[in-house]
This record gives sequence, structure tokens and C-alpha cells, in this order.
Amino acid sequence: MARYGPEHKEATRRRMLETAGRRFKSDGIDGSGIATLVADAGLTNGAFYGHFRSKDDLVASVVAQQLEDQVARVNALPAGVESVVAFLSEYLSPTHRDDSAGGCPSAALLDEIGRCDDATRQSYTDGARSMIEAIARHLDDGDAQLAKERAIGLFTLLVGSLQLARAVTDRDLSAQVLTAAHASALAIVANRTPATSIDQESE
Amino acid sequence: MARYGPEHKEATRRRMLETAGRRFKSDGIDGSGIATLVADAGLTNGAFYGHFRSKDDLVASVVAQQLEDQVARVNALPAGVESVVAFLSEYLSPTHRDDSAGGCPSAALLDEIGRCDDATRQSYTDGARSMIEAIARHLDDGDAQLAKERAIGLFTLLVGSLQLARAVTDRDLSAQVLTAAHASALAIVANRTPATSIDQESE
DNA sequence: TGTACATCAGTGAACGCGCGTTCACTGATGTAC
DNA sequence: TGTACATCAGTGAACGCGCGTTCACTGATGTAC
Repeated sequence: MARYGPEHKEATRRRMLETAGRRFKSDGIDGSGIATLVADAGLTNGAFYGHFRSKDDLVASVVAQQLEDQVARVNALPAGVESVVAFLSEYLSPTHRDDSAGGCPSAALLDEIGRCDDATRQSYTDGARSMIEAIARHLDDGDAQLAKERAIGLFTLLVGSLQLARAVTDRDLSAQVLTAAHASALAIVANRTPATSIDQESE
Repeated sequence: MARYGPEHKEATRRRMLETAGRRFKSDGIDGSGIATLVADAGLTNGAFYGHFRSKDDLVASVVAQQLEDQVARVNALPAGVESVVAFLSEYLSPTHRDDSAGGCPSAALLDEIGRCDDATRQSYTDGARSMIEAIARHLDDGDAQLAKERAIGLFTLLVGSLQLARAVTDRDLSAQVLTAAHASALAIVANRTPATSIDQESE
């Protein structure tokens, strides 16, 4: 095909990352083959290895990209607790539930990421840390440690409840999950009791 | 092989369900092939279809079995909020985090279940409903609706935080996730504010 | 009690298929002269 | 300005492999006579 300037290949790579992100989130990582992934970006299978060393390499890159995008969105929120509350409502909306491909990467892929290779889990760890810090920044009202704890609780509640709302076949139950999660999220945001000092690290 | 009484085949099926449950939870559903699953139960691949119609049929049966077992464990807890709090600590322990194969099926498989066929998602829905009811029964102090909401929030927080604690490569962060989730779980248990009446069902 | 037969849980080779990956090739462009 | 060559993103056929599934077969047992 045509020869292009140096920005062309980079653009193709970005397009691959984006379409692969959507595909992974809707069909799972194991459920998405190279041929499909590459066709989504308008290429044929051989082109893949000009951009990525392996499927694992793509997965790690996609995970990093997905979390970066999400962190950027949270960082773009106006300061203060109110914008976190607004974010909650959007996250726990039926629209988000019904849009795995365009939604939160953690809700779509977290348990699968837990089974990926070290590079992918490392990418995810970096992204998750940034995400927690971004949320904590909005919740911080003096006690940074407590804000981080609440951010973690909030984040994992959101992820778990979106997964449950998606897995369940009963639409009524699914809607109840979103509503109940919203109420619990507010309880976490309002929580002023830090974790007990019994250190779970020293198992 | 030998001919056995009518209880033998049923015992083999149960063994398959149990070993497949462990395998799915550690390697994922897509990540577990029939040959491996059947070898785990001490059989060869051809024997599989004497017990299950297809892999999908096995998956649905395993999911049902796994949730049934877990619900039974929750139902066996002594009445009252204290035993729920004890359950929390166990659920959010490093031991549970490091034992996917023997642990909570939702933490190991929830997003993958969301991509399974209807029969599996139906099995999961039935199990999740029972699970929520079982937890709510322990939290109910007069307001059944509120207890159900808190049960849902608690359950999804536990699932999400165990997934996060498992996915992350940094052991310190992983331990912090468990600790923070515990604090947030207590905030949900203590919550007395029901969800707002804005009905998320009517999207 | 001894022999012939039916049962059926489990065996293991084989099937077509899609997977991740490799590689010789194409062809539109920029560069050299 | 015109021709020959180098570049390199993308093509598409092919690879070995493990997947889910099928099926003719085995062989230890219980039953019939």
C-alpha cells in the first residue's frame, strides 16, 4: 500500500488500540481473535505484527490506554464531591450498563486481567493507582489516607455492581442493583471512619 | 470400565462439577479446555459427553453449583450482623485473595459470566438472587427493602475489591485494597439511608 | 453352579475449525542522478 | 524533467496447535437360563 509520512503508522496503531479496546470490552480478551481485531481497524491479519510484538503485547498496551483515557476523564471533572456524585450516577446508569464496548475497562475485564501476564497486570496496576488517586483527590477533605480508602471502596463498588447488573438476566433485578449501588456509594463517600489499624499485609 | 451402581455416574458428575469449578475459577472459562477439565476428574475426553450435552451445559451447571454452595455457606452463618462482619473479614483476607480456585465464583468469573449464553446467565441470576436474600436476611433490622439494598452494595463491593486485589501486581496496594474495602463494607452495613425513589428502571 | 448375553461408563483416535504467528510478496511513494 | 532504485505499511497464504465434538470400541459387571 501507499507510503505515508511518519505519523501514519502511529495513527494506525492508535486506531488498533481503540478498536481492540472496544472489542476486548464487549467480547473479552480470550474471546477476541487477531483476525477480528485487525479487521476492526480495516487491516488484514499480517499487518498486526508490524505494530505489536504479540497478542499479549497488544493486551498490555490496550489496558494501559483504556485506563489512561478513563483517568483523564475523571481528572477533567470539576473539583469537589458534587462532581464525583454526578459521575456515580452516570457510571451506574442503564446506558453505561448496556454499553460494555464503550464503557469502563475494569467493569468489562477486571477478572480476566487478573489472569493475564505480568506486563498487562503491571499496566493495569499503574492505571488503577492513578484512578484511585484521581478519585481520592475529589474526596479529600483533609485526611488524605481516609480519602484514598474511600476512593478504593467507591471504585470497587462501582466495578462490581456494573458487572452484576450486566451478568443478571432479570432487568428488574439489574435496575435494583444500579439503584442499590448508588445508595451504597453515597454511604462510602460520606464515611468518616478509617480502616482499623490491624494491618492485613502481615498475613 | 467396570459397571457400577446407579450412584456411581452421579458421583462422577459431581466430581466433574467440583473440579471444573476450581479450574474455571483459576484459569477462566475460555481458558479451560475440555481435555483438561475431564483429566482433572480422572477421566479421558470422550467421557465428557456422557455427563454434559456441551461445554456450555457444563458451564451453566458449574455456575449453579458454585453459587448454591456459597449461598449454603452464608445461610449456615449464625443470625445477626456480627456474623456478617466476621464473614467480611474472611472474604477480604489475603488467604481468599490468593485462592481463586477455592474462592468466590463471582470474584473469579463475574465479567466472563456476563458474556456467557442465556442458560448460564440465568443460572447465575438465580444464584445471585439467593445470595442477596441470604445476606439481606442477616442485615434486616426492620426495613427489608433497605436490607436488600445494603446486601447488594455489600456483595458487589466484596466482589469488585477481591478482583482488584488479585489483578494488581503491587502487594502493598493489594493489601490496601483489602483494608479499604473492609472499611467501606462497614459503612454500607451501617448505612440507614435508602436509595432515592428516582427509578432507574424507567430508562 | 456354569455359560451366554445385555448393559453402559469410560476409552482414545479422529473430525473440522479458528487460534496466534510467520513470511515472501506487493505497490505507492520519496529519493538519487 | 525522466528514469531506476530503496523504502516499508500492508497483503494474504500458510504453519502447527489446541479447541469442542463425535464415534466405534472396550471390558467389567449383572442377569437369564
